Amino acid sequence: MSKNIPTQEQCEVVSGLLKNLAHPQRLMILCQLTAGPKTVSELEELSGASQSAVSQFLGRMKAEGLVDATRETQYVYYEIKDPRVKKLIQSLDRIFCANP
Amino acid sequence: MSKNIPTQEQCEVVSGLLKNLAHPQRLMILCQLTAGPKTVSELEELSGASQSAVSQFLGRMKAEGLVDATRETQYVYYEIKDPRVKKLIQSLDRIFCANP
DNA sequence: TCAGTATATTATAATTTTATAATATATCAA
DNA sequence: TTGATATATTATAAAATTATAATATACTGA
Repeated sequence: MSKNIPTQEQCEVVSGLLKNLAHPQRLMILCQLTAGPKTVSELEELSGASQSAVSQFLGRMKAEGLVDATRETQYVYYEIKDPRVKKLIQSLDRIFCANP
Repeated sequence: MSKNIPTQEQCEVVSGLLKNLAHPQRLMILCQLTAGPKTVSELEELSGASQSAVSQFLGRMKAEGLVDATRETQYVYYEIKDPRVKKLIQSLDRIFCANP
Protein backbone atom coordinates (compact mmCIF):
# COMPACT_ATOMS: atom_id res chain seq x y z
CA MET A 1 0.00 0.00 0.00
CA SER A 2 2.87 2.38 -0.59
CA LYS A 3 2.17 5.68 -2.35
CA ASN A 4 4.59 5.36 -5.18
CA ILE A 5 5.08 8.69 -6.90
CA PRO A 6 6.52 8.34 -10.39
CA THR A 7 9.33 10.41 -11.82
CA GLN A 8 8.66 13.05 -14.42
CA GLU A 9 10.28 10.81 -17.00
CA GLN A 10 8.02 7.90 -16.12
CA CYS A 11 5.04 10.18 -16.49
CA GLU A 12 6.23 11.16 -19.94
CA VAL A 13 6.66 7.55 -21.06
CA VAL A 14 3.37 6.32 -19.63
CA SER A 15 1.30 9.30 -20.75
CA GLY A 16 2.77 8.94 -24.22
CA LEU A 17 1.63 5.35 -24.34
CA LEU A 18 -1.79 6.24 -22.95
CA LYS A 19 -2.38 8.61 -25.84
CA ASN A 20 -2.87 5.55 -27.99
CA LEU A 21 -5.76 4.40 -25.81
CA ALA A 22 -7.32 7.83 -25.33
CA HIS A 23 -9.47 7.61 -28.43
CA PRO A 24 -12.60 5.47 -28.74
CA GLN A 25 -11.82 3.68 -31.98
CA ARG A 26 -8.18 3.15 -31.17
CA LEU A 27 -9.05 1.75 -27.77
CA MET A 28 -11.48 -0.61 -29.48
CA ILE A 29 -8.75 -1.74 -31.87
CA LEU A 30 -6.43 -2.52 -28.99
CA CYS A 31 -9.15 -4.35 -27.08
CA GLN A 32 -9.90 -6.44 -30.15
CA LEU A 33 -6.23 -7.24 -30.50
CA THR A 34 -6.02 -8.57 -26.95
CA ALA A 35 -8.32 -11.35 -28.12
CA GLY A 36 -5.81 -12.35 -30.80
CA PRO A 37 -4.30 -11.25 -34.13
CA LYS A 38 -6.51 -9.42 -36.62
CA THR A 39 -6.14 -8.08 -40.13
CA VAL A 40 -6.39 -4.40 -40.95
CA SER A 41 -9.73 -4.84 -42.64
CA GLU A 42 -11.12 -6.82 -39.72
CA LEU A 43 -10.08 -4.02 -37.39
CA GLU A 44 -11.58 -1.49 -39.77
CA GLU A 45 -14.87 -3.34 -39.55
CA LEU A 46 -14.71 -3.89 -35.79
CA SER A 47 -13.75 -0.34 -34.88
CA GLY A 48 -15.71 1.63 -37.45
CA ALA A 49 -12.66 3.70 -38.37
CA SER A 50 -11.63 4.31 -41.97
CA GLN A 51 -9.05 2.21 -43.79
CA SER A 52 -6.56 5.03 -43.79
CA ALA A 53 -7.05 5.85 -40.14
CA VAL A 54 -6.67 2.23 -39.06
CA SER A 55 -3.57 1.75 -41.15
CA GLN A 56 -2.01 4.94 -39.87
CA PHE A 57 -2.77 4.09 -36.29
CA LEU A 58 -1.36 0.57 -36.61
CA GLY A 59 1.73 1.92 -38.32
CA ARG A 60 2.35 4.33 -35.50
CA MET A 61 1.81 1.68 -32.87
CA LYS A 62 4.21 -0.60 -34.69
CA ALA A 63 6.83 2.15 -34.80
CA GLU A 64 6.37 2.57 -31.05
CA GLY A 65 6.89 -1.14 -30.53
CA LEU A 66 3.44 -1.81 -29.16
CA VAL A 67 2.23 -4.12 -31.91
CA ASP A 68 3.75 -6.47 -34.47
CA ALA A 69 2.70 -7.10 -38.05
CA THR A 70 3.09 -10.21 -40.16
CA ARG A 71 2.04 -10.51 -43.77
CA GLU A 72 0.18 -13.68 -44.63
CA THR A 73 -0.83 -13.98 -48.26
CA GLN A 74 -2.59 -10.73 -49.05
CA TYR A 75 -3.50 -9.94 -45.46
CA VAL A 76 -1.43 -8.30 -42.77
CA TYR A 77 -2.06 -9.60 -39.30
CA TYR A 78 -1.44 -7.30 -36.35
CA GLU A 79 -1.01 -8.44 -32.81
CA ILE A 80 -0.01 -6.90 -29.52
CA LYS A 81 3.72 -7.12 -28.92
CA ASP A 82 4.26 -5.20 -25.68
CA PRO A 83 2.90 -7.32 -22.83
CA ARG A 84 2.32 -4.18 -20.79
CA VAL A 85 -0.34 -3.12 -23.25
CA LYS A 86 -2.18 -6.38 -22.75
CA LYS A 87 -1.97 -6.00 -19.00
CA LEU A 88 -3.22 -2.46 -19.23
CA ILE A 89 -6.23 -3.42 -21.32
CA GLN A 90 -7.01 -6.19 -18.87
CA SER A 91 -6.85 -3.71 -15.99
CA LEU A 92 -9.18 -1.36 -17.82
CA ASP A 93 -11.60 -4.21 -18.34
CA ARG A 94 -11.51 -5.11 -14.66
CA ILE A 95 -11.90 -1.53 -13.49
CA PHE A 96 -14.42 -0.16 -15.95
CA CYS A 97 -16.25 -3.08 -17.51
CA ALA A 98 -16.54 -5.61 -14.70
CA ASN A 99 -19.97 -7.13 -14.18
CA PRO A 100 -20.38 -7.21 -10.40
CA MET B 1 -9.11 -15.53 -18.92
CA SER B 2 -12.10 -14.53 -21.00
CA LYS B 3 -11.54 -12.14 -23.89
CA ASN B 4 -13.97 -9.46 -22.93
CA ILE B 5 -14.59 -7.12 -25.82
CA PRO B 6 -16.09 -3.81 -24.73
CA THR B 7 -18.99 -2.07 -26.41
CA GLN B 8 -18.43 1.03 -28.48
CA GLU B 9 -20.03 3.05 -25.71
CA GLN B 10 -17.70 1.64 -23.09
CA CYS B 11 -14.77 2.57 -25.30
CA GLU B 12 -16.06 6.11 -25.53
CA VAL B 13 -16.41 6.46 -21.77
CA VAL B 14 -13.06 4.89 -20.93
CA SER B 15 -11.09 6.66 -23.66
CA GLY B 16 -12.63 9.95 -22.56
CA LEU B 17 -11.38 9.33 -19.05
CA LEU B 18 -7.98 8.26 -20.28
CA LYS B 19 -7.51 11.59 -22.01
CA ASN B 20 -6.98 13.08 -18.59
CA LEU B 21 -4.01 10.79 -17.98
CA ALA B 22 -2.53 11.06 -21.46
CA HIS B 23 -0.45 14.12 -20.66
CA PRO B 24 2.71 14.07 -18.56
CA GLN B 25 1.89 16.86 -16.12
CA ARG B 26 -1.71 15.85 -15.71
CA LEU B 27 -0.71 12.26 -15.06
CA MET B 28 1.72 13.53 -12.45
CA ILE B 29 -1.02 15.54 -10.79
CA LEU B 30 -3.27 12.50 -10.57
CA CYS B 31 -0.45 10.36 -9.23
CA GLN B 32 0.28 12.95 -6.56
CA LEU B 33 -3.39 13.02 -5.64
CA THR B 34 -3.48 9.28 -5.08
CA ALA B 35 -1.16 9.92 -2.14
CA GLY B 36 -3.71 12.26 -0.57
CA PRO B 37 -5.34 15.69 -0.95
CA LYS B 38 -3.24 18.56 -2.24
CA THR B 39 -3.73 22.27 -2.84
CA VAL B 40 -3.58 23.85 -6.26
CA SER B 41 -0.27 25.50 -5.56
CA GLU B 42 1.23 22.27 -4.24
CA LEU B 43 0.20 20.54 -7.43
CA GLU B 44 1.58 23.42 -9.45
CA GLU B 45 4.91 22.91 -7.74
CA LEU B 46 4.86 19.12 -7.97
CA SER B 47 3.86 18.93 -11.62
CA GLY B 48 5.70 21.89 -13.05
CA ALA B 49 2.59 23.13 -14.83
CA SER B 50 1.45 26.75 -14.66
CA GLN B 51 -1.11 28.03 -12.19
CA SER B 52 -3.67 28.53 -14.91
CA ALA B 53 -3.10 25.13 -16.47
CA VAL B 54 -3.36 23.33 -13.14
CA SER B 55 -6.52 25.18 -12.20
CA GLN B 56 -8.11 24.53 -15.57
CA PHE B 57 -7.25 20.89 -15.46
CA LEU B 58 -8.58 20.44 -11.94
CA GLY B 59 -11.75 22.29 -12.85
CA ARG B 60 -12.35 20.01 -15.77
CA MET B 61 -11.68 16.91 -13.71
CA LYS B 62 -14.08 18.15 -11.09
CA ALA B 63 -16.77 18.75 -13.71
CA GLU B 64 -16.24 15.19 -14.89
CA GLY B 65 -16.65 13.91 -11.35
CA LEU B 66 -13.15 12.52 -11.05
CA VAL B 67 -11.96 14.78 -8.24
CA ASP B 68 -13.48 16.75 -5.40
CA ALA B 69 -12.53 20.16 -4.08
CA THR B 70 -12.93 21.57 -0.59
CA ARG B 71 -11.97 25.05 0.43
CA GLU B 72 -10.07 25.31 3.67
CA THR B 73 -9.21 28.86 4.68
CA GLN B 74 -7.54 30.36 1.62
CA TYR B 75 -6.52 27.04 0.12
CA VAL B 76 -8.53 24.66 -2.01
CA TYR B 77 -7.76 21.02 -1.46
CA TYR B 78 -8.34 18.60 -4.29
CA GLU B 79 -8.64 14.87 -3.91
CA ILE B 80 -9.59 11.93 -6.05
CA LYS B 81 -13.28 11.18 -5.89
CA ASP B 82 -13.79 8.41 -8.41
CA PRO B 83 -12.32 5.21 -6.95
CA ARG B 84 -11.76 3.90 -10.47
CA VAL B 85 -9.19 6.60 -11.05
CA LYS B 86 -7.26 5.48 -8.00
CA LYS B 87 -7.38 1.88 -9.15
CA LEU B 88 -6.23 2.87 -12.59
CA ILE B 89 -3.25 4.80 -11.28
CA GLN B 90 -2.35 1.85 -9.09
CA SER B 91 -2.50 -0.44 -12.10
CA LEU B 92 -0.27 1.89 -14.07
CA ASP B 93 2.21 1.86 -11.23
CA ARG B 94 2.21 -1.92 -11.11
CA ILE B 95 2.54 -2.32 -14.87
CA PHE B 96 4.97 0.45 -15.75
CA CYS B 97 6.84 1.41 -12.61
CA ALA B 98 7.24 -1.85 -10.73
CA ASN B 99 10.73 -2.63 -9.49
CA PRO B 100 11.17 -6.35 -10.17
C1' DT C 1 -9.82 49.30 4.44
C1' DC C 2 -5.67 47.69 2.05
C1' DA C 3 -2.06 44.67 0.41
C1' DG C 4 -0.80 40.09 -0.34
C1' DT C 5 -1.63 35.33 -1.46
C1' DA C 6 -4.49 31.55 -3.57
C1' DT C 7 -7.47 30.17 -7.00
C1' DA C 8 -10.54 30.75 -11.08
C1' DT C 9 -11.88 32.52 -15.43
C1' DT C 10 -11.46 34.28 -20.02
C1' DA C 11 -9.37 34.99 -24.31
C1' DT C 12 -6.33 33.78 -27.69
C1' DA C 13 -2.25 32.28 -30.14
C1' DA C 14 0.33 28.15 -31.08
C1' DT C 15 0.49 23.47 -31.65
C1' DT C 16 -1.16 18.95 -32.20
C1' DT C 17 -4.67 15.66 -33.59
C1' DT C 18 -8.00 13.90 -36.45
C1' DA C 19 -10.47 12.95 -40.56
C1' DT C 20 -10.45 12.55 -45.31
C1' DA C 21 -9.21 12.24 -50.02
C1' DA C 22 -6.15 10.79 -53.27
C1' DT C 23 -2.78 7.88 -54.67
C1' DA C 24 0.63 4.14 -54.33
C1' DT C 25 2.03 -0.57 -53.50
C1' DA C 26 1.36 -5.52 -52.90
C1' DT C 27 -0.91 -9.73 -53.66
C1' DC C 28 -4.13 -12.75 -55.71
C1' DA C 29 -7.19 -14.99 -59.11
C1' DA C 30 -8.54 -15.45 -63.57
C1' DT D 1 -1.31 -9.53 -68.06
C1' DT D 2 -5.49 -7.59 -66.05
C1' DG D 3 -8.78 -6.47 -62.60
C1' DA D 4 -9.92 -6.89 -57.89
C1' DT D 5 -8.82 -6.69 -53.08
C1' DA D 6 -5.76 -5.41 -49.06
C1' DT D 7 -2.74 -2.30 -47.11
C1' DA D 8 0.29 1.82 -46.93
C1' DT D 9 1.53 6.48 -47.81
C1' DT D 10 1.03 11.32 -48.57
C1' DA D 11 -1.12 15.64 -48.33
C1' DT D 12 -4.15 18.66 -46.33
C1' DA D 13 -8.23 20.66 -44.33
C1' DA D 14 -10.81 20.68 -40.06
C1' DA D 15 -11.04 20.30 -35.27
C1' DA D 16 -9.31 19.86 -30.73
C1' DT D 17 -5.68 20.64 -27.35
C1' DT D 18 -2.25 23.23 -25.06
C1' DA D 19 0.20 27.08 -23.35
C1' DT D 20 0.08 31.66 -22.02
C1' DA D 21 -1.23 36.17 -20.71
C1' DA D 22 -4.34 38.99 -18.60
C1' DT D 23 -7.74 39.67 -15.46
C1' DA D 24 -11.11 38.45 -11.88
C1' DT D 25 -12.50 36.60 -7.48
C1' DA D 26 -11.91 34.98 -2.73
C1' DC D 27 -9.82 35.00 1.45
C1' DT D 28 -6.45 36.56 5.11
C1' DG D 29 -3.95 39.47 8.12
C1' DA D 30 -2.43 43.90 9.28
